[in-house]
Amino acid sequence: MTLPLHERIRRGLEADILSGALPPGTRLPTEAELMVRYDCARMTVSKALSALTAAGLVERRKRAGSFVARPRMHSMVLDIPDLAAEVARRGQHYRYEMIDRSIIAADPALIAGKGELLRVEGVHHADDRPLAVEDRYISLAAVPEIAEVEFTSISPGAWLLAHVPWTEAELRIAAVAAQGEVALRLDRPAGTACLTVERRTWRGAEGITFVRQHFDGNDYDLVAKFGPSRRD
Amino acid sequence: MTLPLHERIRRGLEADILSGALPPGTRLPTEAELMVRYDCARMTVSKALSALTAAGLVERRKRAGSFVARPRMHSMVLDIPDLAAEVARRGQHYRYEMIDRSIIAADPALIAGKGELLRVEGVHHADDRPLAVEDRYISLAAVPEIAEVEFTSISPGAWLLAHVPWTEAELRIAAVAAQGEVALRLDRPAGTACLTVERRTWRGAEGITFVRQHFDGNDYDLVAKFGPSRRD
DNA sequence: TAGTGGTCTAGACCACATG
DNA sequence: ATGTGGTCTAGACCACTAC
Repeated sequence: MTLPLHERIRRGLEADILSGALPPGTRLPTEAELMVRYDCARMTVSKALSALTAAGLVERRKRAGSFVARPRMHSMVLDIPDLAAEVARRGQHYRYEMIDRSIIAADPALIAGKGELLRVEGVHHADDRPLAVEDRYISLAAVPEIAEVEFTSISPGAWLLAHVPWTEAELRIAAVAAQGEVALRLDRPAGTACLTVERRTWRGAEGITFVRQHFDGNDYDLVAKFGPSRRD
Repeated sequence: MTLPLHERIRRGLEADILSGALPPGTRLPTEAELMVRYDCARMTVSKALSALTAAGLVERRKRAGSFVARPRMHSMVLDIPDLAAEVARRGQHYRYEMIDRSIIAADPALIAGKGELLRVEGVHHADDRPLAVEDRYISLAAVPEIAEVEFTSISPGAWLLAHVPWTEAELRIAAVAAQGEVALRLDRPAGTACLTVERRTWRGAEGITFVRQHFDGNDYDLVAKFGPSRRD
């Protein structure tokens, strides 16, 4: 259970920063001072300070010293729920219903690159109540084996997550009023406010999939968090 | 311009991973092999591999070696736009209009803790067209000096960002239909789909502010990205 | 049990910004 | 000018675990 020394140094400083004992802008002890305090080599305190710097808690300036950084609001971590897991966590029964499946010509507006696309339309249910309608496109050039998969019970998203590695993703979140088919499939009146999530996924420069999901705004929301304590 | 050696090693491996030359699961060279390849000490390659590990690109297992990690779907980075900057980026003119300002009793549903709250209602404009209506609460116990601030031109958010350090934040995103006053202030018909963003901010356990913003769903969306390349 | 990463040392030289 | 962090070395011992 004995933590590495550099980790103990890091946590000690981190605790002082998060508690407010060392407010933003405060100068931290120099590496030389920390060497004495912890009776260790300079590389060891350097490792602790580097970790705090990488975490954004500390800023280091040559000749001036190390300082407690001001938190910046520029980004937060957004948890992307796996719908099946999320529904189960609520104690509800999850079901994916496939509605249609077709193969369409390449469309750069959906997925960059050439080759035909597999289109899968479906609805995610929680306790047999529609939670989200989904319209998904998958590059058959990037994922040829998906042509053989049946999506009667498993959703295309779950299958892709388990079988296809990706390196980059982008998410767009917006609000729209449910129209026609979407409203019908969600079993809500037209005009209902919906949370729209669009996700694009790539492996390197090759587009893999594009999906657009509509959630009933009253039933669903997304949560993002930011905290210097990254531990979950 | 000559990069540190550990940084060059890191980038070299990172490039091979991101390009797909080293797919997920691939075993990387051992530290000993990298020492030979780059003709350097072990601490130097260790620093490069540690950075990749901290970034989530590499997993290291004792006795087995270092491996290319599989990207995890669980979280993405959500860029939180500063509204004024975002509007300026679009080439539009930004303006904050304060509508009302009052002091209300403590309400744990808004901000945990005791003490009165300052409530500031206002509208963010882009080219004199309403972009978002904002309803903000600020703990006077946590930020007493805000009682003296005028919000005729600067928004409470911008003032807080510049003056009050925080350590934790939480964001909730949902879709709602604009009602009554919100629709009026947005200058949109009632029932318009709106993107709702609620943000709570803390310093340690002390709540600082709670804000609820409504954006016209047609005018605004949020974007999140995940990519092993964190540099923007 | 042998090879791997994890940690740590006691030095060194350098670049840099600030006092 | 000087003290600070940035980098790097050439070792060392240890813990863990896959072989």
